[in-house]
Amino acid sequence: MSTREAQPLLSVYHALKKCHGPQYWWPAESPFEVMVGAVLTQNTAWTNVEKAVTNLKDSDCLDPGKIIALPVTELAGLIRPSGYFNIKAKRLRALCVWYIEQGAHSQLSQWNTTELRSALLAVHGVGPETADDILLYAFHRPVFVIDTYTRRIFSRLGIFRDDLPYEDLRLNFEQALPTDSVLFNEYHALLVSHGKDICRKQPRCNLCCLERICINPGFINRQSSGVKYEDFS
DNA sequence: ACCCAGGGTCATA
DNA sequence: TATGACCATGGG
Repeated sequence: MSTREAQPLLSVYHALKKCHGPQYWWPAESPFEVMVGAVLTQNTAWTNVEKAVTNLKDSDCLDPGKIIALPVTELAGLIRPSGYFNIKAKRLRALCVWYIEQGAHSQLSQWNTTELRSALLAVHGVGPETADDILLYAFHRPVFVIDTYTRRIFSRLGIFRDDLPYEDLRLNFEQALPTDSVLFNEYHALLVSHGKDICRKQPRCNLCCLERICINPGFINRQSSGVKYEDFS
């Protein structure tokens, strides 16, 4: 197996890149649109998010001040296609209130990554993945985003159990890879792109371009606790 | 008529 | 701290 390299995570990255090509992420026209998309895409297909974002644009409301000025029920109406619209309307509002209070992008971009991350996590409706989406794609900070595709792909590869805590997984990636926001950007985008292709039900079908890289199939099923890739490299 | 998607919060034990 | 219920539309 060509794949017991010193850096399995880089091998996976290169295989994905060769297979899927450059991704040009995040699909948005501004940092603020990234933030909106990050909330709207929570447990939701991106195609639905696009409709909601289009509604916001068409009504000239893709702006933090204008979103706050909207009654929550009206905001919910605009983002209806993205699902969970009542909840997401509140979350979007909370994020916009915070964003404006902190002086928007120009002020926030002066914060260091650690304090920006904990401030985001303190906003109602912003959890670890949403915060990291925003940090990476709106503020270009070297933070590795963990989502369901990341868990699914790496557990099938036998590299990480999919039930590792978010933070454990994130730190594993960040410590194993060079600290490079451009790399993290492309890597996560590739994981999503690949994740959309692979079959959910059958554990190892359609690993596609990653087939060669499968480190140790079945390994993770024998473990009761977290595994770092160094444990079997 | 299912199944599920680029999560997060809140209530229980 | 660890599960489970809940949120809801649109595409396969």
